Amino acid sequence: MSKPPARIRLADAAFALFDERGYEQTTVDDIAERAGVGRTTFFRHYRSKEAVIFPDHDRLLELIRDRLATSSHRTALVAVSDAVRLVLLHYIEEGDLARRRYALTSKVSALRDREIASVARYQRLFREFIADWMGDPTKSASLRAELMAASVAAAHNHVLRRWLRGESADPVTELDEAMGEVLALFPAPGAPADGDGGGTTVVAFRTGQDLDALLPSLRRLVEGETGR
Amino acid sequence: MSKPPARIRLADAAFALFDERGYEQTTVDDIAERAGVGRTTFFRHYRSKEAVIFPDHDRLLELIRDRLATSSHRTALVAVSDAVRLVLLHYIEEGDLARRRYALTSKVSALRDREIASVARYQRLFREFIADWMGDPTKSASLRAELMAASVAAAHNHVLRRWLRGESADPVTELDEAMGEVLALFPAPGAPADGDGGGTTVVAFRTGQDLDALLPSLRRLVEGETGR
DNA sequence: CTGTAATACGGTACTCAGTACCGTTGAGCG
DNA sequence: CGCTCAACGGTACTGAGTACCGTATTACAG
Repeated sequence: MSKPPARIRLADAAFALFDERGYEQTTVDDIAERAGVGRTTFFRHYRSKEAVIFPDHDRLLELIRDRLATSSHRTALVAVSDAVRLVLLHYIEEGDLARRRYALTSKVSALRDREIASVARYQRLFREFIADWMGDPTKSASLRAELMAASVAAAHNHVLRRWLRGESADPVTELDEAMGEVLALFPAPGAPADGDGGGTTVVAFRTGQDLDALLPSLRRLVEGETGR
Repeated sequence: MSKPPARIRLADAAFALFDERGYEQTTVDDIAERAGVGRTTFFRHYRSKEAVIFPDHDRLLELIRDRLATSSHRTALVAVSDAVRLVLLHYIEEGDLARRRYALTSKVSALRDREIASVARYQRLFREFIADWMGDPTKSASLRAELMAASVAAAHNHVLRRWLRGESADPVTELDEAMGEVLALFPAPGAPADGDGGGTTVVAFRTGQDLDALLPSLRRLVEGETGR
């Protein structure tokens, strides 16, 4: 009968009690007691009662920062896409835990607010990165950076919530599609990949014709020539 | 020597103390004492310590809801613009108070989080309204509603913050410009711009091959078939 | 085996936000 | 004058979060 570490026991106890009695009706003492530890130990592992539900937003923020940092000017948009995918994958890896958290944040407004604040921090990273990428600190450029960051975050949240609700079987490709739609909203600035040295390139077009008519030819075009 | 009502004295005392000692270093007792009232009276006028800074978000929410409700299908976008302008005007009317609040939310993360949560509620109203307006509950339509709402909110925040920082002399027309830019991002669904009734379609791909090799074929593909 | 340093833990006591309840005051009004 | 109603003040409580102190366990050097 080897016990799991206190940190895990606390999280398990917290989620169980939140399910049974609700969030506000559960005190930190209750959680600590069920986990078989003292109250002090709870606060040693989690900074607050809310933090037991959102354990590693800080780590996730660092991941995003790192991914964005390792990108050249040319690959900026790829970095954004990758970083967003990173966040989604993080939630997916959590699996059922993420869904239980979603159920809680849907009911308890204090938790929903906290979640929103976390998302805003991601969005801020994206905004700063995009603004930096665009250079040009004019009024309209910074508005565009703001819009882009907001759209990127919104697209991610949209796909994430669909997956959390069980409405999406393949959230990763859904995210790619959504990101494509977002990037298509914003015409590429500067001189996008003029005489570039090759490598992966992101292309976006807007056209008036039907998607279904266009798709097969495009797929042939891309896949045929890359040999994938 | 007629005293202003307690509600005002409390707000004044709160802002003064927050400026002097900082937010966390000020207790509710301090505020009540400086205002010359009891602690109970503070909580009678403001639900929480934070609420003394954000007095009427609820009222503002109602204003938005009302403005959105009084609109036909045709005038939906106008209603959105109006509602957003309503929020901006509300802040402008507050004048210096809004700027002091901004100074506080810039320093104290707890207050910034609360502000963000409030904005999220506005955004939610817009998202629901836009989704409702578009009808069509398909995956891509609800994503578009989400993106639009996020962009609308982002545009508003952008202009508002510029004004709060004293970077904008005429925020109202700036907002109109920004809203115009936002709405330009999203082709009107009801009246397709092209003659083909199918609406504009946006496609994005990622490929490993060189952009220059891809561009001519793509251009032929798109332009050749649309006749543009 | 023994002293010691590091780590994790439990307990107590405190501050402060927020809630509940009760008694008091004062203004208006018959 | 007696009544009512609203605003207020005081007391007491719960619960989150912090600070501090003492203790058990482990590991490791001697």
